[in-house]
Formats: sequence, structure tokens, C-alpha cells
Amino acid sequence: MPELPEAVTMATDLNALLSGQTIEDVLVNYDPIVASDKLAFGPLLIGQKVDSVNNMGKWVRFCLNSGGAMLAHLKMTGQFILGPWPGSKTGTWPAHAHAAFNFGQKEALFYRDTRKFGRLRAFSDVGLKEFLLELDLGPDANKLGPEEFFQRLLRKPKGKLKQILLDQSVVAGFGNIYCDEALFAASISPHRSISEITRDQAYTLHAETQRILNEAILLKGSTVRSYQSLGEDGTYQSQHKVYGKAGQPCPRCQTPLVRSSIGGRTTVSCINCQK
DNA sequence: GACAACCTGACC
DNA sequence: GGTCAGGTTGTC
Repeated sequence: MPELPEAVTMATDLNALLSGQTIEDVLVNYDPIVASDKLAFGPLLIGQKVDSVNNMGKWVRFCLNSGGAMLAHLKMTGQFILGPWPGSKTGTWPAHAHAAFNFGQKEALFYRDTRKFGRLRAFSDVGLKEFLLELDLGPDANKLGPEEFFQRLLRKPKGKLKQILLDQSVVAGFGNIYCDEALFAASISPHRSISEITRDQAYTLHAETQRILNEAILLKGSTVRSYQSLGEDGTYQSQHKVYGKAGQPCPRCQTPLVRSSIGGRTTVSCINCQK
């Protein structure tokens, strides 16, 4: 579910709550949610102080004083929420909660994920470095300049522009919402071949992505279905111009917005004003 | 490139 | 009952 603005919001909220706190206990209720070594998950986390929580693209990273980290990818419906520590695997858990973290505070932290697509991973300092190399994540979409943005797009010679933007090794953090919104704002078609994109277009698209991502971060992300950060909705959905609006008139030219499919993802664009 | 897989819930 | 969903990965 979360794209970059949502990951930034969650990481910011978690950082305010947890930095300096020590993980006293960990429970996992649904084994497949742990994608790193399952036996090592608890031992790598228990006793560790959380130095900070931040994001890498759509990933949420809990930096530990070991130099290692816990990484969370929330996929479609992952969330962090607070609630009373369940005490044991058979204790009282919130609906769809799959892992719990006790910081010795009034409220424990839960990872909840209705569709169970998300994954948690715990790493030592060495293990983290190896995983990050393997992950090969591009720079955060809100933390690169226009020329670097253009140069990184050029690394992919083939494909449609939208597919390249969704490739997390090119730039990290774009998902279906902010991709469609940015392409609309820049008046560029998501179907445009990457090989045709000019430096000017890339610069325009970069400027619009920065504006949109920053505004979405200010509004704590888009709550379309289930996304929340620590139980709180984002409000950027009120600013969406095209996402989820197929058939409605284009806000610029009134032509009905068209729904298509790119790389298996529903795409909404204006065929009249996005070229 | 299209499609299935991973899952559950919302909506028609 | 069928379709769709802020994602990613792995098949034909």
C-alpha cells in the first residue's frame, strides 16, 4: 500500500515514538511475515535500542544500535499500530496483527497486514549491508536532482515511462498513485516510450514529482482504502487529479479520463492533454 | 508482454 | 458470484 509519502509519514511517526527505546520482547503470530532467518529474528532484535526509524523508498527501516536494522516492506495493506502487549502468541491480538514489539512502554507496537503480503526482516550490521546490495534500491524519489533523475531514467533503454518510474532500482518510492498523478501534472503520457523522453520533459516531470511528493508528505500521505500511520489517515487523496478517476472529466480539458493497463497496473490518464 | 502467485475484504 | 485493490516476483 504505501508509496514514498506514506513510508515517510510512518517512519517519521515511528521515529518520534521509538527512537531511544529498547526492544524488550518480540512475538510473531504468522511465520511467513518474517522473510529473513526466522530463528534469528527475535535474537537480532531483543535487547537492541532503536537509534532511529526512517524510510528507503517504500521501505521502513528501524536502525538498531548494533548497526543492524529491521526492515519492513508493507506491500498493499501493511500497517504499524499501537496496543496492549498480548503477553504470548495466544494472548489478545488486534485483528490481522502478525508481529508484536514490546518496548516496556504502556503500548506495544504491532505489525498488522490484512492481505499478509508485507514482510519483516531483521539483520546484523553485516547482513544489512549484504541485503541492501542485493536490493539495489535507487535514490529516494524526493531526494535527487533533475539531472540525476534524467540520467537514471536513461539507464533503462526500453519500456514505457510509467514502468520505468515504478522500477525501484531506478528511483525508489513511486507507486501507482504518485506515478499517475505526476505524469498527469507533467502532461506526459504514461505510455510514452522511455527512449523518446527528452531532458526537458524529464526536468518537467522531476519538478512535478517533487511538488507532488512534498505536498503529499505534508498531508501525511493518501488514504484510499486502508492506509494509516499509527491509526491516523492521510489526506492527500483529496488532491488526487486522476488516480481512481477513470471516466471523470479531466481537470484541465474536461475530456473523460481513460483507464488503461501498463505492466499489469491500472493506469488513468488524459489522452488529450498528456502527450 | 501477459498472467499467476501471494491474501483478504469491499463492492457490484 | 465476479472484479478490483497504494506491490513485487516469478512463470509461460
